[in-house]
Amino acid sequence: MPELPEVENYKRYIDQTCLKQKIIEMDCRDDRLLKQPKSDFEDVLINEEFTQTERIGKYLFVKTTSEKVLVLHFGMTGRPHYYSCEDNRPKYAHIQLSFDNGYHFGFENKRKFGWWNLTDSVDIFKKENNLSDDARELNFEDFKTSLSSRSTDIKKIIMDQSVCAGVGNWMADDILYQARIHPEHKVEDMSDTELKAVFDAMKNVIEVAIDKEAHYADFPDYFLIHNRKDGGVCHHSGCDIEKIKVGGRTTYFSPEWQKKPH
DNA sequence: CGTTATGTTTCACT
DNA sequence: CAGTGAAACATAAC
Repeated sequence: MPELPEVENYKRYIDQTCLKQKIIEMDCRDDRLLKQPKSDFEDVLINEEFTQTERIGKYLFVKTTSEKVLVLHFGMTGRPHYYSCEDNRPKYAHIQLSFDNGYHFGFENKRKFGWWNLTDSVDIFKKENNLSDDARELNFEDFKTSLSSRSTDIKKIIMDQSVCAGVGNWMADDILYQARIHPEHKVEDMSDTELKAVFDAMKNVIEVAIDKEAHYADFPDYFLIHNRKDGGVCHHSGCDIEKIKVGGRTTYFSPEWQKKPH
């Protein structure tokens, strides 16, 4: 599930449940989810506390009372869960921290594309991993700068985490639908007006989705997400929504509403 | 059985 | 070195 709005939800959930409690145990059922040896995590987590969180795109940084920052990525099928006893541990909570109040923090990850890492600081991690500013904070000038010298489909570009941190597959489709831009439009062929339309649509998708707590059913009717499926119909033109592959990812768009560039 | 899934990383090639 | 595209990764659900 997690793109920017979902991870923002997770951040708020963790802020409300997991801060300022002593961590007494860490359990991991599959070390492939850990980008450092398990003992490194234990060294900086056991007997320490979460103090605050910070989100950039789909990456969630958890600051602690130790000198290290925990980095969480949820992959395609991740979510956090906070529960009171071991019996309530979700089936796919492959990693679990236990607090001294008897509660647990479970990192659910059905498909195991998510992971944990450690870093010295958010800024260092951001630079080392070539992450852009969070898409919610990004300004239009920086957006345009990172597009210059790029030459591929606009959809691939806005899903590039070094361009717009936080945009994923469903958001990219909705952004381009709302901006009325064909997903295969090449960035180098796009005018400033078109780029601004994409940028503005991105901001709108983010703010609405966060406001609705990423609950798709509550999104306005003009969001593609309601018709982002086989058999879907364009809210504006009434035509059938088409499904294609762009950059290897399934892409839904309206051939009438998002005209192909000539 | 084959296909698909809301993501990132790696690698070969330009 | 920088940018691109395709493949790889692991697993469940339809």
